[in-house]
Amino acid sequence: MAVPERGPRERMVFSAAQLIRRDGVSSTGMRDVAAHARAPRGSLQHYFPGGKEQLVNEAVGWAGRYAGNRVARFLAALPEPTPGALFALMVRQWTDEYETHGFGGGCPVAAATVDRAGSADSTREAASAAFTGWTGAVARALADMGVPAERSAPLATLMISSLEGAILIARAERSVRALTTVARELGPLLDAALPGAGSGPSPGAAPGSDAFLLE
Amino acid sequence: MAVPERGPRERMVFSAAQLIRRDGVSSTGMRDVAAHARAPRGSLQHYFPGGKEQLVNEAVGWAGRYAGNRVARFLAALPEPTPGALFALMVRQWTDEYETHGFGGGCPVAAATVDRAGSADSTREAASAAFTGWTGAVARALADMGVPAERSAPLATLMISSLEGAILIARAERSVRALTTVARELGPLLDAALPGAGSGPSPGAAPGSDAFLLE
DNA sequence: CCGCTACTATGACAGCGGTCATAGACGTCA
DNA sequence: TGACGTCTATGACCGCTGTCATAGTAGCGG
Repeated sequence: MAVPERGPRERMVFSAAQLIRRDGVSSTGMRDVAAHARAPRGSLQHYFPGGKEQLVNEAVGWAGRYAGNRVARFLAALPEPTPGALFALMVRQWTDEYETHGFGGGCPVAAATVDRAGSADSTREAASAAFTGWTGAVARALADMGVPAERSAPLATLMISSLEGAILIARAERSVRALTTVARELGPLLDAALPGAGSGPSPGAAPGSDAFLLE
Repeated sequence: MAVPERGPRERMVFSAAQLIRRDGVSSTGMRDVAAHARAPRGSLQHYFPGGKEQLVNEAVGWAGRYAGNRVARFLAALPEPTPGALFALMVRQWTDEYETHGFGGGCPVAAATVDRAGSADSTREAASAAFTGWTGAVARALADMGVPAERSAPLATLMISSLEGAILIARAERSVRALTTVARELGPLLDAALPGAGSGPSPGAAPGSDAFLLE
């Protein structure tokens, strides 16, 4: 909500992402997008001559860029950045939304993947690019923290996989349990990838370091 | 494929799960389900008077039970079961499918969650129950291996979250990379939860134990 | 005022999808 | 045989959706 004061085109892309992440791609109609963006219906065919597929692809791309930028902002907000703390922030973004706005929405990239990966190849590629960009941003953040180069990309993939899966489970259960669980379980493992750490703290029983406990 | 020789009703539930995991819930038509199950169209309203919602819910329930039973079978197939080896098998089920049958399908429970969680509450509950049953089966398996009771459920949630997310990414990328990555990264952490393990092996560099290397 | 481009406004269309209504086939039991 | 319950068969309906066609408006340079 609070549609920003951008042009109608950008508003429609933004609204498409919003509606897709709530209802899925197939259940989101073009008319709904225009109405949600308070944009004239006639503008759809003007700005998106490629039809729904183009609109969906741009929405997915927008979401991917948003997620990537968000990682950079998270990194900047951390006083002393560690991988586990970054992951806790990524998870917290979702727990905060679910606790204040309800469990209405998921990840638009996941939605696009689930019901277009098998039918619209361009959308599948858009989703792939979104995941790649997001993973790259996380991997760069990890590398900045000192995680060895050959470990940063795999760990980024693990973080995003766990987050996406936990989002799914959280929506189904209408509970943030899965999200807080993965943050708590994965945090110690992630911090153990830092060069300073020996074999790392005993996982799941990190004493004193409660950066993984959201709330 | 190879629709088993059950009754038409069961065939339709099975076919619904197949089609949902490939195309999503909204893009799967009732007529498609009947055709795929080689069942008469008229039987739909006879066996599923609750309409599409009932059919989808039963398909989700079927998938949840299937996943749970599969865990038990995995456990039985392991000569010396460890959490990491179980996870490797769960992941391998998907890499095998993707490498031999292509990236056409995902998890039907995930598909149902993505595009019905916000509209059909009964379907959301069915998905929640499926996740709960599946997680319970994994948690019991972990407990049987000797994982402490209070750690088995959180670890099961972590395993399923990572798997679901990796499935999403794998489909988008048309590559099993994300799947093999989460198996390799998570394996050592999971095995470290066994009582025998001290602080566990240095994650990601477990020497000799290549149970996490699929292929 | 003309011409041009950018954008908006509607109505129509063709297709599909879930559901309903109705009726037929088939076996079983009285 | 006839009634009954189970299952199958099919056509119709209605609402929705993406898309197209057509026309209108606004602003602007000339």
